Amino acid sequence: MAVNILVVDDEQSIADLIEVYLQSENFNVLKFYNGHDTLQCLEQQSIDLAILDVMLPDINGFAICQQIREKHNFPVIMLTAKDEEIDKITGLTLGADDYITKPFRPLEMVARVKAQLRRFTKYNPAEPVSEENSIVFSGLVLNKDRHECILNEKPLYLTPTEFSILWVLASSRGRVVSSEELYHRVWGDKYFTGNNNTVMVHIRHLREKMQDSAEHPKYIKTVWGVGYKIEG
Amino acid sequence: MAVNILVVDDEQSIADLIEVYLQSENFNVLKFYNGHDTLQCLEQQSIDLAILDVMLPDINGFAICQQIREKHNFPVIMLTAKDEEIDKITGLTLGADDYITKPFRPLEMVARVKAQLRRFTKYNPAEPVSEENSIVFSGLVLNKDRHECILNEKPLYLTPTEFSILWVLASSRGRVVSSEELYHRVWGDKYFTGNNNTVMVHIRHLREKMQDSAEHPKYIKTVWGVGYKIEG
DNA sequence: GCTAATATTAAGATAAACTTAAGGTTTTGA
DNA sequence: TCAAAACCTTAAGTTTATCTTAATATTAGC
Repeated sequence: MAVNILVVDDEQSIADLIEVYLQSENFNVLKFYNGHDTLQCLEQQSIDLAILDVMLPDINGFAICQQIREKHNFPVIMLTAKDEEIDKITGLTLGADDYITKPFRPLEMVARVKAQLRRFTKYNPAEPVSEENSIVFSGLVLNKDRHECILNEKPLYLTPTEFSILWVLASSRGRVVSSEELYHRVWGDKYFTGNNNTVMVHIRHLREKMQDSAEHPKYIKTVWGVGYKIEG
Repeated sequence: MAVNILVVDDEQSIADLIEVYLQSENFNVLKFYNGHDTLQCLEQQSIDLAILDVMLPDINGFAICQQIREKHNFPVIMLTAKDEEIDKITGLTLGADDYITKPFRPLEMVARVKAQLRRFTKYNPAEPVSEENSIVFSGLVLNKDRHECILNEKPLYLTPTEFSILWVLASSRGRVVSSEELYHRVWGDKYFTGNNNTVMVHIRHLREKMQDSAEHPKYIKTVWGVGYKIEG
């Protein structure tokens, strides 16, 4: 079953970013950079969910949202810059089902999209523990939907960021993942400043919770000068 | 699938160097020495990634980067001299996806290029162990993604520089590689001072880890007056 | 045996990674 | 709505791994 998601943002790079993340979850993405084209698309295409930026060059995102509400029946998620606090409330009262502030995090964004789709029942909420959403190997069980991590039968209570990092490492296991790549894939943010050891601190916390030492790690190995990896 | 990479640097020798490394990975390189020609090319060619030097004779690299951001959608990597620290931040906020400081190391440069391409095409870069990324022959297994070296079933823990040297030797096996060439290809630095036995010291360490003596080497052979080689 | 090229070794310099703690932000729950 | 808790980020100091240099030893070829 193809799920069509409408993505509208005048910042092309952001629209592209969203597209990449959604496509990786096998969603079908329809991408537009202005209000006019979006409205035209709405006439022709069958849409399952829309992600709308509030600030568009021609038509306000709220206006599009209202038009969707009048003629269609699918969830709408509004995108707003972090400090457009007022828009949050306005957007929600005007009928948006959820809002996401920029910059957003890939996993969170995808999770919210899925949550909305589930709410509208087009997307089967009783998702089986499928290959896609979980990683199982050598004592480690990760489930993306449940945000759950089990290590050797024991549950680990990971924070969202920790979970994301472990997920990326585990899904790329066998390969070395650099700090930069980890940062990109977890934070979804292309502005990596470099003098930032945030990733490192989270790795430290992960190792602590996994009872993994930095010296002789069983799970997260440091590859000097390159990055971190989990053996395949 | 042909991947077109735009390389812009007014120092022709550096542009050439980058070209060589990228071509060896089967990328298609479009090379320019000034901003004007670059912009012209952008109109006509379909580009997958750009590497831009910040300092160009006519147009600033950032300006080109911004133009790319406006009209196109592909990753941009900025090249900066080591001490242009400010430019790092400026460049990134102006929309570059990554930056590389000169002098750079070939393997690292290529790895970053690939990382960006991955980010822009497929979200999950769990690249299979492909021919390109690994060398396998007579007991020796090298894998670039995993940064892994296995010799007769046993893993060797090589430092980044050691790995690079072994990779260059192994990928040119059967041929003698001079110290100078090794230095160029590993450090990417065209200024080889000569009174520098760094390569030699690393070779020594490699031999130690490989349990290879200098007198009767099984792997890294010394060709007197010429360089080193690994038998084909 | 002499010379030049290569090897070895060890120490100093550099760079990367680790740890800790403090401060800031967000989330949670009464 | 507010305070507490949880979480995230930053920064500074520490440790460790790696790289380079330099001094000395060895080897190959003449």
